[in-house]
Amino acid sequence: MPDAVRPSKREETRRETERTILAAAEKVFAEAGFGGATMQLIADMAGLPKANLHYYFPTKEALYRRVVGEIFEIWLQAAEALDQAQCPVEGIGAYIDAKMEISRRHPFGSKVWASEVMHGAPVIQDYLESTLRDWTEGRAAAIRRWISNGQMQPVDPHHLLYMLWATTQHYADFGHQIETLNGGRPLSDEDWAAATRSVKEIILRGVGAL
Amino acid sequence: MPDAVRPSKREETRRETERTILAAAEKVFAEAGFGGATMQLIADMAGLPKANLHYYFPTKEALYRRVVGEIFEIWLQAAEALDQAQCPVEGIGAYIDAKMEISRRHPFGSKVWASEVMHGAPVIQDYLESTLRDWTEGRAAAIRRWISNGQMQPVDPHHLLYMLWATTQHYADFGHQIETLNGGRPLSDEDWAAATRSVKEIILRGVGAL
DNA sequence: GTCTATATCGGGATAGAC
DNA sequence: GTCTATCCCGATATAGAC
Repeated sequence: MPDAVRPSKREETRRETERTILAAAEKVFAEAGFGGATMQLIADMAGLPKANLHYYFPTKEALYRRVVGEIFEIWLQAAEALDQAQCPVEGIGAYIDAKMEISRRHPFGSKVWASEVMHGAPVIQDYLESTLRDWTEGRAAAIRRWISNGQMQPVDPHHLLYMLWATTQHYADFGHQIETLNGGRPLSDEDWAAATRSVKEIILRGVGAL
Repeated sequence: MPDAVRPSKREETRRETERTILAAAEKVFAEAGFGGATMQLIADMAGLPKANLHYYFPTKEALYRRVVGEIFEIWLQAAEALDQAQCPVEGIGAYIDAKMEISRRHPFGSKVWASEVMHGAPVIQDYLESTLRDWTEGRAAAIRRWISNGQMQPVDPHHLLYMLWATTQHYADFGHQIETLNGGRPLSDEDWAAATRSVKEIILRGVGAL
């Protein structure tokens, strides 16, 4: 029974089609919102007939749930940057690096998440109350430890975390506005590097870690 | 002709009905997005039959445009806080105060704006390219002046402005997430004061103005 | 598993009485 | 100026052939 060891050809194509659909859905949900997105648009972008989407995902909402869940997982992994550090300069700096990179690589996912939260998190409220709450308390504890050790000023850990989320995600969520103010051109490699440097510099000096 | 001097009774009621519709629309657009909002929902919330909305605003999009324009105006007025100051502590501090107060008083408008920009600003792109661009350049010049005067560190003015927008608007746009992490309770007066203090402290120290 | 054709419903917009 | 009834389109979801 090789199926248990290695995915069969059938399962492989299934995964591939699923990835195609999810990528298309992420983009369309980000650009049009849940209400504005249509299964037809997603199907067109994925190069599939509309009926196939319903074969892979029973409803529009089920497809949306999967898209939101994926960006959440990506963000949780960025937490490791914070955890494995001994000082705020290294920990917060690496976290900003990681979050900025995610904003650049996954702008659609970031927007879908933002939209979901703005609408009151109807689909992922359970994540907020369990996983995110635990995550936040853990990081807040780490920050308090740095403060106790005299490695940074006594700032409120929660508000610091909100600032980290806000500033980094802003480059994804408000990317269109930033691009417009950049003369209509997308940020270059150097622009992204400068943005990351600015954010790190202001925040690290702001918490008294520099 | 008193009509030219003082609004007639007819015009007064018209204004009042318009305000009622706009307030309801702001809330519904914020909570459901443009695509998810329905004229029926807005009408119910305003306590009016659906047809009346179309009497006051020809289309759903026209109504939406008005809502987006209003929050933009409010934000532009907050700019005065920045302009009338002689030093960054006063100017940036007052701007943060003003923006945080707006996040608290107009969370729906902030969300509608965020949603609009995230979707590529299909309706207010002209504002971004004219008014907002001019506004931004003006404020950036003021910041450069403070830097030249040695009143703060040489940070990139644009990235500083993005950080100011991101951090302050986050309390409106992601208010639901913050509330959830606050134990499900809305921020109290003291919570808002503490948030504003944190933001000001970190950013002002971060730019070397303290 | 894939696609075409279609049922069904909900929402924007309007006609026309009052 | 206000409201009821209705038109009409577009979107989700499905039936059923291949």
